[in-house]
Amino acid sequence: MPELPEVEVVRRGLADHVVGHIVESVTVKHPRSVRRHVLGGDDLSARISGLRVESAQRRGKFLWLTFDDPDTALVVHLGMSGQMLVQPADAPLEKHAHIVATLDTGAQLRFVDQRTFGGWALHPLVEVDGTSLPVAVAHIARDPLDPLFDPDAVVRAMRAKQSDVKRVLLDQTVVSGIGNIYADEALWRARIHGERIAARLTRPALHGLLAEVQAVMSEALHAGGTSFDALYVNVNGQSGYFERSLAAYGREDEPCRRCGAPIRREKFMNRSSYSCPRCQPRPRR
DNA sequence: TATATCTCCTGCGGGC
DNA sequence: TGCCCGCAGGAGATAT
Repeated sequence: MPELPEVEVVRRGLADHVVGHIVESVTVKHPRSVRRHVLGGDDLSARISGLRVESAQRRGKFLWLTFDDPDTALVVHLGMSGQMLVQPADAPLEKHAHIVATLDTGAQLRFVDQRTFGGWALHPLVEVDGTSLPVAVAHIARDPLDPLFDPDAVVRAMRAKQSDVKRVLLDQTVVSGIGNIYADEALWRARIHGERIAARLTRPALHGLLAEVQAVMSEALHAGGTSFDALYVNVNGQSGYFERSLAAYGREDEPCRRCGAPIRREKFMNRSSYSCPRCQPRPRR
């Protein structure tokens, strides 16, 4: 599932293969993939055809391309299974290729998305806190790899929340880029159970947790991201290998790498949480 | 206003 | 072999 490191790998691929080139045409094959573009696929296609891509940017799990038209940004969210592939035009079309953009090089930028949770949309850019962002991304907090990330401010925001700390980590308006996998990994590293109330954790504990978030994401980025199957790949269709380094996520009943206790899986927010019963004791409520 | 839950979607694997 | 069901989960909508 693409979280911040995976999206950053894709952004770098777009910077290498798409920035500087002109979008000659766009074909939308599945309307759900442009459902967040209220004027529809034809409008999206008409508005970016002929524009030159100037940059590939990211905040959290949101990705966007800017063009030589300063009023337009193409916002891309990969959802759970989205891929941005750069392919030769004569390569066989992927089964779930829902949007195809042809570049002036003759190559195609394809949006492939099995579960259709992701999509493309055009948005104007606005100035937020000194940074130019697409409107649809304006409410998203800075992520832990952002040079202007402010841990003190995030800890203050977390201590104002009477919610489970894992829920707060997943709240993209508090800190962005964290999904289920890296939330579990950071909590394991910090020895904190995800159901502890954020407001009741000490400032040092929360600073330590954010430091672990930054560490695990940096390591995952270095490894090219986490892949469990073919659903996450870079623009060349290659998988990352950080899955081998995971200590908690997906390791139910396997021994904790610290203490040997079997990793437990629990239901949380209609999804799975993995933790060590000994290193991360459940809070008493 | 803050917090919690539901919904969207498809492919895979397990059970029968 | 084929059918059914549960599971995976990001983010916006809806409910409490």
